[in-house]
Amino acid sequence: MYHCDMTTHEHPHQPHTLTKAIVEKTLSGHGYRLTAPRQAIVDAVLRHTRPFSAEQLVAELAESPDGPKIGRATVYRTLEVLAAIDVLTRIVQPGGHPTYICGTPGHRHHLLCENCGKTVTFTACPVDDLVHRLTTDTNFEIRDHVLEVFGVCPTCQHHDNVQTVPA
Amino acid sequence: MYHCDMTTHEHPHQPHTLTKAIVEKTLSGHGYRLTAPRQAIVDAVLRHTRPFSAEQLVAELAESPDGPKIGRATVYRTLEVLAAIDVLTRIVQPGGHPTYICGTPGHRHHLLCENCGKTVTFTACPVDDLVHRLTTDTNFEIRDHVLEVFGVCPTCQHHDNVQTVPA
DNA sequence: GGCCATATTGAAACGAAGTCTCAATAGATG
DNA sequence: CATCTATTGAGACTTCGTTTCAATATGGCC
Repeated sequence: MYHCDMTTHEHPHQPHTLTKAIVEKTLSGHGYRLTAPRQAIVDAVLRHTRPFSAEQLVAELAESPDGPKIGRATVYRTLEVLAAIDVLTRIVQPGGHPTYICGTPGHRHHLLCENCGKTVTFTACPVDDLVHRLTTDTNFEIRDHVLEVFGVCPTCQHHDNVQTVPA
Repeated sequence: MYHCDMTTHEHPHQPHTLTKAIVEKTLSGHGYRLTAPRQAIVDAVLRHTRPFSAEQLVAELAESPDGPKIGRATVYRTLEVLAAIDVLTRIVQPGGHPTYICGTPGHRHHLLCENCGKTVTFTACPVDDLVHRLTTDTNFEIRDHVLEVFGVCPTCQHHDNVQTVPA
């Protein structure tokens, strides 16, 4: 039986433990410069409690007139960087659309609510056993796998408030 | 332990058991008309022994001057139809790019060679147990999951003939 | 075989998502 | 503060996919 360490992100006002300070320290710790655009992007990212797409962020940053004007390329590049240093995790939706969620470093998998985007993270990877079997049976050198689970969370089962998961 | 029924597609000249006749029968059996464009697309699809993208097919069909001119929309629509009747299976690559492979109806998962595209299909879903656990632990109503495994097949481990999996 | 209702098609415009280029700018380090 | 170099932004560009709509072809029926 799998040993599932589960972490649920479901409280809008206490979305995740990442703070701007931590993220910025992580950035510079990895040798990345702490620029104004990056800070604005980190701000925007931390505001999200649900999976979001790159294009969504671009739109948000374009609308907020306070911060600096941030180009599309910069947003995409920064999201890549943040994913590389495990501040963000990139999740490919069943349709193939990539989205990002905050702060689940290491090998994790996710259970996402298709309605409200609530995310449950679990560290136990049920594929480990399978990988062993596949390795011995096929002699493949297995390098990667994709596993994400989708459904509807308890709250959304009752209220049928129809929302749409970000495209 | 999982019970893995594995099917390997690795012989270029005996790629899969699907024939044009079978596919066409399946199409009409589902109420779809047997048009010339569809026949050309089925031909092209059956020629593939590796995962292919929609855009790849569009290009191939545009290059072959013999058959009818086939519009991009028709290719996309037909691939959708073929996937709906389980002649094709749509697989999302780690990067998010959708590709298609032949003839693995039902609930299956795949192990793909990142180099040559060889595909191993297995019916046993290691996620079943996990789904049970997640259901009772989180009360989510679980509806879908994505699981694909990627690696390098034995042949490609030896010859380092570098190829690229279709984008 | 010929008719007809309608499923299907293709061309092209459109849209979304993401990449690339390159000159200009701005961190960080000494 | 000067310098080296990472970073940026604007926009052109590519790729992938969808939509529209008039024209066409298919399959069932007589």
